[in-house]
Amino acid sequence: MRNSPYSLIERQMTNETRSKKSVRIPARRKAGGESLSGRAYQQIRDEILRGDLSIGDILSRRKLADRLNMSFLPITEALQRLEAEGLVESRPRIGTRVRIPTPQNIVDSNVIREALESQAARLCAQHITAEEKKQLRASAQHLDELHKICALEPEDSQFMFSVHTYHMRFHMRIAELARCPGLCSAIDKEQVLIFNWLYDTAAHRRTQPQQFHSTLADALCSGDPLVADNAMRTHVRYGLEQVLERLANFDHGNNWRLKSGNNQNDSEP
Amino acid sequence: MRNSPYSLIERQMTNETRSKKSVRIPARRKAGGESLSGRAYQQIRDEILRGDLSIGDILSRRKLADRLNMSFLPITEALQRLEAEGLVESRPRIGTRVRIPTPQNIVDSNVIREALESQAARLCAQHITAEEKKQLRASAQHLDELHKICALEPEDSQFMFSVHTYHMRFHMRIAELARCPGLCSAIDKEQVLIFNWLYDTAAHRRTQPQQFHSTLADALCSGDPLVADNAMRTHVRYGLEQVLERLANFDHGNNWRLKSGNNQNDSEP
DNA sequence: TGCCTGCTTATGATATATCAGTCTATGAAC
DNA sequence: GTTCATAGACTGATATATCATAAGCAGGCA
Repeated sequence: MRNSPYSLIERQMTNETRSKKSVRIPARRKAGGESLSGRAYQQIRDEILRGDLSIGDILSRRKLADRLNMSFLPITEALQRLEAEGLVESRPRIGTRVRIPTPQNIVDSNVIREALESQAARLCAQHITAEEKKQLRASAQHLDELHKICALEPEDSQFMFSVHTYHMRFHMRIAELARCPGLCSAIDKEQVLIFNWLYDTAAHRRTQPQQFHSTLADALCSGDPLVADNAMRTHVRYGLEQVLERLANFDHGNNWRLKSGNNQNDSEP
Repeated sequence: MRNSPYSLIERQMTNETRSKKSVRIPARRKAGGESLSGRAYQQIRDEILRGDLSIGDILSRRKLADRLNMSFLPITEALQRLEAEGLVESRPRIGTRVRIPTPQNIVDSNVIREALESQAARLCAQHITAEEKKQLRASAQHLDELHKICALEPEDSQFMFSVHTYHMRFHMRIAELARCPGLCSAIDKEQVLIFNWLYDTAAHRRTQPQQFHSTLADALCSGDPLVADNAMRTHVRYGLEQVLERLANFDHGNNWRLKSGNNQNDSEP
């Protein structure tokens, strides 16, 4: 979503010329801003989604508190929210890390996504207007073209990321057309998970059926909820295997403490 | 809303002969027990589900901390979890109350429930064994009989609660038969079933079609995912309107502070 | 060499104190 | 009687300190 990792943090740090163990000035809420825990949540979430923190990375509440210049109570709340959403996992008195999903988790998420998005497809097919049909078809066609380009240039990860973002927005657009806010947010939550897990694999998965999304758009515009439902199920099921393969490489063991790729702090005495 | 409110709480209080403002002995974790915040979460959740705390009731962190004999940090965490799950709602520096869902919320929940449970129905129909079919049919028949009794004796709220618990377990059983843990917890988390209990009691919904659940069980045992899907959708959609009517009576205004039915503390100096 | 044992360290969990925002009621001014 | 300002009380938000526990590690022993 962005290019320079930790840009915000570094800027903030130089702002204060923070040496080591300097007395922290409590960063109380700037009038008009949101809560500290809210900011922490946003920041950590962004870093995970951007890939600055990758799957399995350790999240120490104290180090995060130091980095974000607040006490670790807001951090705790932020991590709890992220845990509730499934982005991180923590074990009491051991640690917190970016969640490493099991193959079962991936399959389950896909099942849930299929349920939610096929429901959205049904409602979308029922409620979509002529004008919206046109927009949706255009968007689908654009998306198919983008994917065609992806197949040719698998190197540009920045471009890949933006395509994925566009892809997510396409699906969210369908959810919006269902006219059901709750369904939208449910799909969003599930997509964030899958998207994050999928992100690493994105660079490798290239091939998609011709007119992959245009076909889906046609079904959604058909006016028949069952046709739309079926098309969406087919769409969602595609490409699950690659994600599973990629995740098989991960060690699901108990290396919770500092050992594994811990890259979040900058303490060299 | 129920007959014996706060039975649990009163028992706990007499246990300690707590006078007023007595010095609280910190209730650190008993070895082997779960965390304090976990217990607080369970307790508050139970009270909401049982109806001891009804929709719109105010939840003061300090009073809860006093009642449950812990500081209000664990309480805060518990309320945050409950808020994430949608059982309570809070506004910064104003208060927390048991969530009053809008009609839109109800409709949305029903849409999501339909999506998840019809998916469960599909998978259940695919994976169910002969032995499980027998159990499921028996369970459905029992449930239908229980509901028949409910129609005759609409007064016994204790009995009503147990019937609803059985009803929830029936639906959760279907989710289990889908062999998809994530789907199970998603359905559980959605709280739709649970809220349904609240709404149902509130709406005094009694009548159900003859063989309501047996019909569903038959569809699930048919082996055809589409038949099961359709049956579940029909089942879930039933009776949404009465709930909406009931909720229309609720004031969605901003009476957050003590004014409205606040009955959780017992301080009369 | 391999296994066990105690110490050290880091972690999350919790308690306590304080801060800052918001509502409500009271009372003065008109 | 009505309106508006203000004080008080209560709320959640945050900071800080302490605690119990789990993991890692070094050293002793076999």
